Amino acid sequence: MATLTKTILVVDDDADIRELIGFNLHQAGFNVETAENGVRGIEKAIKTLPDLILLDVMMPEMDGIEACKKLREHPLTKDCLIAFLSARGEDYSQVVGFDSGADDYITKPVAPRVLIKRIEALMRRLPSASSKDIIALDSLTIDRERFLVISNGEELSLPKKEFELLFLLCSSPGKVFTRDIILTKVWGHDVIVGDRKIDVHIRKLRSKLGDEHFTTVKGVGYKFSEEGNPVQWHAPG
Amino acid sequence: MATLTKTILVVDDDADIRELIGFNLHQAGFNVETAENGVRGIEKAIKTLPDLILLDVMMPEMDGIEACKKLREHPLTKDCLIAFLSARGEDYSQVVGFDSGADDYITKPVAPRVLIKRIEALMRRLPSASSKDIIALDSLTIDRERFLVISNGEELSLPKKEFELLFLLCSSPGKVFTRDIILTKVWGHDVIVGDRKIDVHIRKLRSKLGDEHFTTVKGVGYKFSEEGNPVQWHAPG
DNA sequence: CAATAGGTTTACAATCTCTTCACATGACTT
DNA sequence: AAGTCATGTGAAGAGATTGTAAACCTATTG
Repeated sequence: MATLTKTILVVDDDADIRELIGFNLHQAGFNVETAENGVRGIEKAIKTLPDLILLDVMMPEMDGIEACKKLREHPLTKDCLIAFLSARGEDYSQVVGFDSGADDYITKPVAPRVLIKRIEALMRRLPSASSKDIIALDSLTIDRERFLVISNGEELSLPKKEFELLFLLCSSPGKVFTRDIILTKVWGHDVIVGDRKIDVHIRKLRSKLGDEHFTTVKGVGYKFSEEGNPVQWHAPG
Repeated sequence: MATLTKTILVVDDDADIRELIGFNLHQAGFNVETAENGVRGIEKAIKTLPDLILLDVMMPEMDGIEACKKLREHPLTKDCLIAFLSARGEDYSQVVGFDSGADDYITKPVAPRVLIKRIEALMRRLPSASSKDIIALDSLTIDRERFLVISNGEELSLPKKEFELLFLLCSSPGKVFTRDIILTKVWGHDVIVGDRKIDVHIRKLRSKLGDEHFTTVKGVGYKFSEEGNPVQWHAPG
């Protein structure tokens, strides 16, 4: 696989459904996040920036339709794939669902393999990656499209794992990524083996890009840091 | 610039359904073409290049699944949106449908406004196409209409696959194309066989056009690079 | 139907990448 | 101060990917 493992956020108030769907998606090779209502779903979506959000329509607190609208308004989630997954198959509900900006409306019950196929079909049309393709920081630029890192005005091409690790860390400069997160994002969720490989790759990045950028947080993980760099997000015009 | 009116091709052996759906699509502002079986559908698709093809699954002559596969193989229609519209809602049929390369599978009966909403949702993700027929780069020019490549002022005619591969890579110089993407774009979406054929074709291109243009990104894919092609990027702010 | 070009597969070598291991280091605990 | 834990570090071995040439199909053409 060429890219980071895709993440799907399942938002449903029924814990059994979350678990069932989550299990099937996990089996199919996706990272899975869950949330039990619309409010939590939005929070988690902004935090984890999933590639796809599966939304139940009827939920307490904030229903799926409302959540979908909010997600479409937020700069970080407005381009994310969203699919409703609902027991209500009535026409009205579907129309409202699509009007709120969804990409698909799947009626329960749905066979797991059908669900997977629908999801794959959705992803197939996804332009490239859901996340940004170019990360521009003060000290370096990462161009995922070209698989190039520009450091000190110099082009640098890194091996795949190193590149993806760097890309992950730099996707949120300053944020600490735990070893677990790093493993699931860069290596996939089914890695059984030890996590010392992370250290080794960090070491290579350090030697290539400068020791000072990579901060170790003992017992937790690593983060990418720039000198005077308060993280700020620009809402694209 | 005003967007062009989208064209939808409805392929169904039942004249009543063609008319019913056609009417509704027309009301919704689409151009509508129709065909009464898979063979005619393909012919018409190649001729009219619709934005979306609605395929009935069960048809005489050639069923929808078969037609879908053929459409995905043909260079002119392989990127077109395809949705099945079928009375059969069984899981198996859906799985097969998506496997044949469809983007959606809609079960009849479906309320017209729901159909429209689904179609709009599909179109929303349609990449703003406009693939040019002629690519002019510093080092070479590619003319798709004539299947000609001009390199160093010299006309060169390449075999089909080599040409398609070159055309793909040059459609975004510098961008890395993964093996998966290359396979689906050049060979069709569900190629089961090995991907070593890509290497072989790259090799031929290299020997004909110069090794330096084709960069290997191990574990990912290939990209076309020009020497006088400085990476440019804008610092934010 | 044979000749030919195009396309695919195979096999092996060369190379690059990834992982693991052993040991060193430094911090923190007892 | 000794012990434990997590990480740093260098190197070696395992693993995967690609380059390359040649054999092998397949379709087209005359």
